[in-house]
Amino acid sequence: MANHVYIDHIGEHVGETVTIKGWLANRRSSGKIHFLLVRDGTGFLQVVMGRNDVGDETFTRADHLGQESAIIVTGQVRADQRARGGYELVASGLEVVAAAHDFPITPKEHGVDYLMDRRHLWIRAERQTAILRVRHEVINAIRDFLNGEGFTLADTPIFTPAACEGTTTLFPVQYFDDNTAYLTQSGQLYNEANAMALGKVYCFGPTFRAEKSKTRRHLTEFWMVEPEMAYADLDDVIGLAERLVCSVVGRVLDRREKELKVLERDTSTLASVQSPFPRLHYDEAAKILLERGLPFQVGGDLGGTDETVLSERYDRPVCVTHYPAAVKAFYMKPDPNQPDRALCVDVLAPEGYGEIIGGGQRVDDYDLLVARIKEHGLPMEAFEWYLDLRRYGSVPHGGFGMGVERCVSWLCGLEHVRETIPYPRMLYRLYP
RNA sequence: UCCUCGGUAGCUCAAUGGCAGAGCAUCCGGCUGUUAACCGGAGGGUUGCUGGUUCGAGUCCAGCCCGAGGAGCCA
Repeated sequence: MANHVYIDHIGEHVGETVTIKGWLANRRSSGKIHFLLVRDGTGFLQVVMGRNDVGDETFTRADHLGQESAIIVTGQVRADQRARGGYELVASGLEVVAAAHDFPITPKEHGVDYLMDRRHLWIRAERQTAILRVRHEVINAIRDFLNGEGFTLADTPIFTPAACEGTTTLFPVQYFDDNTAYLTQSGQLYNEANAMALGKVYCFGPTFRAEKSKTRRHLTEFWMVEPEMAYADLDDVIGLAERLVCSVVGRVLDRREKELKVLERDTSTLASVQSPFPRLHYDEAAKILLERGLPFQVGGDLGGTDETVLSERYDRPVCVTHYPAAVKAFYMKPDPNQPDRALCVDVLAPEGYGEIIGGGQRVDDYDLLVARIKEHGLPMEAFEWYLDLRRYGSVPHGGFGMGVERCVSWLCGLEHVRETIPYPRMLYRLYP
């Protein structure tokens, strides 16, 4: 067998006889010549098979191959403008590893429900593999950026003993005989403890929300990276968020041009994502929304439409700060100059994608934190360990959480976050 | 949980209350440069479920099931 090569490196082997190991994505024929579109996980390649070149037996076998049959093809690599990608393989041999018949996802159109029921097969599609590669790049870019800034990965537990923040609905799970654990909604509280140990830390893992949200921005299981810094204020947090977003966008533009092209993403809007991001005080945001005639309640949180309207005003992400403390989590530090406001920031992605980051500075005063826990009606005993962080060397600190799927959805220009993760978990979807 | 829309062949969709249709997929045949190839032929149906109105229901009515979009909630 000739040298096995992957399709993404096929251009380095022009003139050589090589072997491609993959699956049949599509097949066309004109009687004495077959065009087999083969994919191998790294790309798609057109294989040209002439009856006279391979003989009747091989040619006839290729004639009846179904979509997604596993095949190993040997042939000579040739540059040819008529082939997509610019290269094709002139077949001299074909081995059928496993024939497939009636693959359910044809090159024609399908509905979302149909595709989602077959998600394990749908991810073979060129568009889906492009999205998943962008996701991979985003995750690596995040890790590389934070590691490069001196952050230490310190993961937080997924089983948690009680409602962390008291604001969201949690998934309960049986924990041995008589205990109930809850799937984490945020590593936030543990992250603060880790920051007091390691200075600059992050956790990066799955997060679970049991809200019955039914929109294009929500999953019940999603991935979130949460950096947290000791000795940091709101400006430090915003600066970190800006650098992180710019780094991730730049990295994807640099290394995933091919995938973005498959997705027909207009990259000019991504190229303008540069520091600094515009900053918008909550009061200014409220003024803009009211001037637009939106039914916005001053003092309340921003709704999906509000976020869209605000983010569409800029060519880069916008940082909205100083939300009313009442709509934010209990651990958000109040602004000393405006105590009813929180030292917090939400970063809204442009083009209507909305919130991708939420964070801020944390309450570092023991008495205030105790008061906040009481105000929110949270059980004090569950937070004793958290209060220890204010008893023993409390310092100003802060951080944020960034949703991976929302980032990927924005970078890929998708309509819905459900395509940004291999197996999305949603209100009405737990299979496959 | 609420609002809106949808469910007809394997898929995507048509069908004034009056014979159940097309394209693709599948199978058979044709074609040596196709790009979601094309051309000819064949097979393929409990119209989501239950009940009702009607001479007659895919179509109208009621309830239910499933899904999508949005709202709320949230990241």
